[in-house]
Amino acid sequence: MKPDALRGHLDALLLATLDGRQLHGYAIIEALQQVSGGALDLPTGTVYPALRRLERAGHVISDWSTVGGRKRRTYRLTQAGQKALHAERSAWREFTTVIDGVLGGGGKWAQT
Amino acid sequence: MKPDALRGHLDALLLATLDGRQLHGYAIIEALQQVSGGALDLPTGTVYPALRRLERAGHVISDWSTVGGRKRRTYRLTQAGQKALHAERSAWREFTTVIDGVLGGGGKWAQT
DNA sequence: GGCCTACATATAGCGTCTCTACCTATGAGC
DNA sequence: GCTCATAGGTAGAGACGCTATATGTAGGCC
Repeated sequence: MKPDALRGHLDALLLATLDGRQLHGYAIIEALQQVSGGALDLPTGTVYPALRRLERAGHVISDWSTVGGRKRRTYRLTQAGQKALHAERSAWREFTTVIDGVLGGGGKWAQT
Repeated sequence: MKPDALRGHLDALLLATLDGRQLHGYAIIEALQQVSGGALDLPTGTVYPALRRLERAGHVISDWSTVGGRKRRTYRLTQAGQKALHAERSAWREFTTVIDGVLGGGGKWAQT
């Protein structure tokens, strides 16, 4: 899959992954790999900056915790993040509807 | 709709719009507005460079024609463009499948 | 003990792509 | 003649994800 295709949809993926649970960055990457069957293999250099962006935007908050002597920054959604996720889902549905309409069923254009 | 969301899918839209017919740039914009019900309103500064990119890539070719004294550069798909369109459609299907899987049915994660 | 790998977070620089904002040119209508 | 709609085009900017790299700990292996 083209990496660029994610552009503009990464936030939605991260928010959705954090929906109803809290994870640290590394775990988010693994979770996305799982649910996508390996199709999504986001590099850390993509995820960590994105999470900080989301935190700056107030969509997630993070807590430091030490597990097994290893520091982890655990993220979870805020109220605003929940709303944002909702909005992202709507936007995604609208987006796919529009693009599907253009790409069509592989059909030519009915010159109505 | 967020404009950036198109990123990486613009080529697919343009190729699909040219599938089975030839249009000039301005007409492509209008065609996309029509099929999307107004949701897609691409600025010329987006479309013209994209078409040139597609032409450089060999996916479309253009002919100058003069209609009513006005010059028009009419684009149409090449064989490679047809193949590219096919590939774009497949990529789109795969892409939506993956993202849909992550965004889920609005469902929480089954803590299995 | 020393070394390497896996885990975990983070930053810098790069390249690409779309958008905004402009510019040019013609024909038609006023 | 002037303005508007049509039509094509370019320049510059900004955003964003990727690649590459750096840091530090825990645990296994030799």
